[in-house]
Amino acid sequence: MATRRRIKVKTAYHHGNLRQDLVTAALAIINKDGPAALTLRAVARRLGVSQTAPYRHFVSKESLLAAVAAEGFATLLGETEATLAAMDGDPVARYVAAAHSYVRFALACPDHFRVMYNERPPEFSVGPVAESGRKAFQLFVATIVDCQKAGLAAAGDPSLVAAKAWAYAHGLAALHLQRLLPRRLDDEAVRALTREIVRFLNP
Amino acid sequence: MATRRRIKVKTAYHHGNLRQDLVTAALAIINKDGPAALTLRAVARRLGVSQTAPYRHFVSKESLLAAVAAEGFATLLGETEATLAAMDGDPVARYVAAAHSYVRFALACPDHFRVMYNERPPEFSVGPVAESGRKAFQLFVATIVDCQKAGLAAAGDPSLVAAKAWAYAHGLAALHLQRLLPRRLDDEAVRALTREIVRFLNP
DNA sequence: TTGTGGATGTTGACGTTGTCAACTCTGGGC
DNA sequence: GCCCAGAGTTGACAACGTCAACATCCACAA
Repeated sequence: MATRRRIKVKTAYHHGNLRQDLVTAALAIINKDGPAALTLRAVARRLGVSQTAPYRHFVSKESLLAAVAAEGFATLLGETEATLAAMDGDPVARYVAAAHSYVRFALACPDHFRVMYNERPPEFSVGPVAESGRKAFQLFVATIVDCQKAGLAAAGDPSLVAAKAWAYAHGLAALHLQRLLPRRLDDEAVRALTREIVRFLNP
Repeated sequence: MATRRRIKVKTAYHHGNLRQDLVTAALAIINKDGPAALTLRAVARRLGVSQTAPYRHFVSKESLLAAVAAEGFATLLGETEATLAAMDGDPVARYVAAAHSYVRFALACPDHFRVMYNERPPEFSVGPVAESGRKAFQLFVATIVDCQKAGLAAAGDPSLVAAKAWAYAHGLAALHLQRLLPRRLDDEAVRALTREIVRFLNP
């Protein structure tokens, strides 16, 4: 009974932090046995709660997946922001670094990445799930605008350049995660290829 | 009883061409109600056969999906071959045309494309399913080799250039199919962006 | 201190799904 | 004309997503 103000104590009945634990357990299951093994009941079993306990926190299985995706987008945004904040002003380097953040996130958190982009339910495109994604894209666009201002990128719609560059980085990450790129390209090589995104800055 | 040599007649009991019809019906269901609605039983219902009839032709639901993917890869390969066969010798134009075939296929057959690349079961990477995909990639690599021979592309591992170019085209197609690119980019605009793949030919 | 209500978790059930075992139908070759 | 292997059916089972009804717990007001 000592510390009970902020720190929820885990009792037999009340789990304490079930919502976040559900998200984490879902990722653990995907990581261990593949996406097909992800079952609401399996998540509940892993946490030692009843099969319907998840419904106190998510209205459906898809909304649990939406929470996983939201966590992923938030992480991606946070890491991109942190990376850019730690850099000096070279605009091209910042542009490349933003792309590197994307690919690095995909390779570091492949399960998050797959949930974010494979078989997206329509739910993913609205509300807070999509918010972080949009912000990350805007961050990327901003680095391109800075390149243009510094005369290091051709004029033109910066979001068009961002779309092309994103497509390149996304394709690199998605194909690599599915082991479809030539086998000799390991994580390190794929990250290195990301740098070629500078090609999209000028005609 | 007249024509029975090649044309199988559809009787009440024997369906006639169930295997191919299952593949087609699966795509129709995905197209109409989304991938989540794809159920072996729904496919069977749509064709008016019993729930276990599909098991005479596919060992599991995943192997039906593998057949859908195989059909997609075969179509992609066929269209790429046809496109290249109808062209003259300009190597760069052929390289671009191969990439265009990829994106055009993705936008024309989005359901095939999604089955081919979303949530790929391990089964997709072996056997005849993967064969067409590999051949299409080799076709693409060959166009790059031709560019190098003609002095229109820098020397170096052509499959590395192919990997980068494929990543760009794949990202473009995948993001566009999920409506994640800026909305003003319609099918036509996305196809046009594919042309920028020439950027990968030279440093 | 008590007790009460809303949040949290449980029990039991229903309809649907993928898949299996055992059955039946059918047409082409002896 | 028979017969057997391929093609399709019936009935069943366990697992799943989800719902309705119930149980438990904690925070707060009286």
